[in-house]
Amino acid sequence: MRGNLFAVAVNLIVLTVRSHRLHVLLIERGEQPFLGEWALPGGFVQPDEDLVHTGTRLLREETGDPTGDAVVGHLEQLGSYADPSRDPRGRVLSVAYLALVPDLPEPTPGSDAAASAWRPVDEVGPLAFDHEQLLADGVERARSKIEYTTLAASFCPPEFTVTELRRVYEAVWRSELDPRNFQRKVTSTDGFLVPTPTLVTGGRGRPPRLFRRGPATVLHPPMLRESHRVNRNGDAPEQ
Amino acid sequence: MRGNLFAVAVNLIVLTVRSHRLHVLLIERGEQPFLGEWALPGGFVQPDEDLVHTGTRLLREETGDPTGDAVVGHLEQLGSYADPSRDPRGRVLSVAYLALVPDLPEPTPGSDAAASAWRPVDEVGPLAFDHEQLLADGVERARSKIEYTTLAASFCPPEFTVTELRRVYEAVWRSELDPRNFQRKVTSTDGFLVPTPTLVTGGRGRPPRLFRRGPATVLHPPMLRESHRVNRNGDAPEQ
DNA sequence: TCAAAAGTGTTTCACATACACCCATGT
DNA sequence: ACATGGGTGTATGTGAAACACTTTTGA
Repeated sequence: MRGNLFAVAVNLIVLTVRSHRLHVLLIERGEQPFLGEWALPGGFVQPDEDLVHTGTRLLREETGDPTGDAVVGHLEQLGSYADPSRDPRGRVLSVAYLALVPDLPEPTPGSDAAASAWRPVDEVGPLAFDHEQLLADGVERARSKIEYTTLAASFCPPEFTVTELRRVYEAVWRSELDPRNFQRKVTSTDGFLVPTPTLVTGGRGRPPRLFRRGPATVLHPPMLRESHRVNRNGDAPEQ
Repeated sequence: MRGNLFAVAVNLIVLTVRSHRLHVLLIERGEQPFLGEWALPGGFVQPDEDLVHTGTRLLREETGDPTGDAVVGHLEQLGSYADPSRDPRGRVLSVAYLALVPDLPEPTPGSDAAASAWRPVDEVGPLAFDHEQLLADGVERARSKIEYTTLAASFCPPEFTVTELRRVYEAVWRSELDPRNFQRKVTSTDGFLVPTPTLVTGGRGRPPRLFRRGPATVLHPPMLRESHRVNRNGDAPEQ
């Protein structure tokens, strides 16, 4: 068997929405290399562990939720990164996993972390390794996937209002959506939202209804970030 | 550094369209394990090689195009597979790359292959390792990406007709598209197709115009596989 | 002259946008 | 009463679907 050997790590891009802004879970490294610097949480794949198993194990560790019951969110593989110079210790391939979770309590640092915290994705400074690239790719994946899937609900608690769901879209896309058209769009898409009998009182205006996630996973037609009329095709229009 | 070590391979899902059907490039293994069985082409990542470099190197080797000039197609990372039992030799992580290429001449087998051939994707039998899974994931990625990108043109030669492009969509999606609406759609999307002065004579009807790829990479709005009216949301509609 | 394939015009319908308007609550 | 946010109704525009029709070639 030719080829040299790699250590294989899994890194998590754990995204959530807190106070109307998209946040990512970061740790302060407690070991070399990059000791004291901020990084994405992660760890090595153990013997007899599959990648997705490593991902869920790390997600439970870093969110401080050993049973996994509280994290009802979404976990998917994002991609692998193996630039020969990405880790000073040697050849390390990192498989990035993207996690979308509801707003959780403050995280408890994992074993190799000095501290951990939620940080707004547009205020993240330099990160260890190539983790800025991983984070950028993860945010981009999240932004595009909520267009044509129902994954935005993964950022919400089990029961939520239409406005809470709209705040998720607005936070991830950093854009404003018309509340009235959004309401009609999500409530008229079969299988997206299941109404509950509960109305939330205590707020200022008319009490909103609570919804649960429905069985639908894709959105046809997709949710649109903005008008179709802008030319997103990049360069000079032809003819 | 905890965690055990992996061999890291890159496997290619090379797709093309031949005689109106989607084909994949397969090799007959010339080494153990799985000697004599069909598999996806691949090879190990060499020292100081990045993943995408391994992918392009292998693509040139397997297509018999050492300069890479003929393969003007598309190469992107699909995902990584690392089930502990996927390779009897031990712990091997495979990074799958998806390649979309124009119809090429018959391939020349790479170093570790006894033979290689283009096979229709819906007539592929059992494959070595977990390569059936890789192939299914690659075909699914190709099917969805040509909806909202201009990547279908990667299956075409540098100059092609609108009908040739439509045959690509029909082969990948195994569906029929209205030639007249397709024509208007692709020619009116800014930056997708650039007309050339050339008309192709020799066919039976009115000579079609040749086009080249334009600078556009995304399709807004997307190409639709079939009518919007069918409910693709899966399960029982709510409320 | 006819068949065949390329390409255009037109009607209809789905749905996004924009926004007027009503509903139900806290203060 | 009134402000505030939830939710519905409706006019307008864009683009997909369906298909009649014209154009341009080979046989």
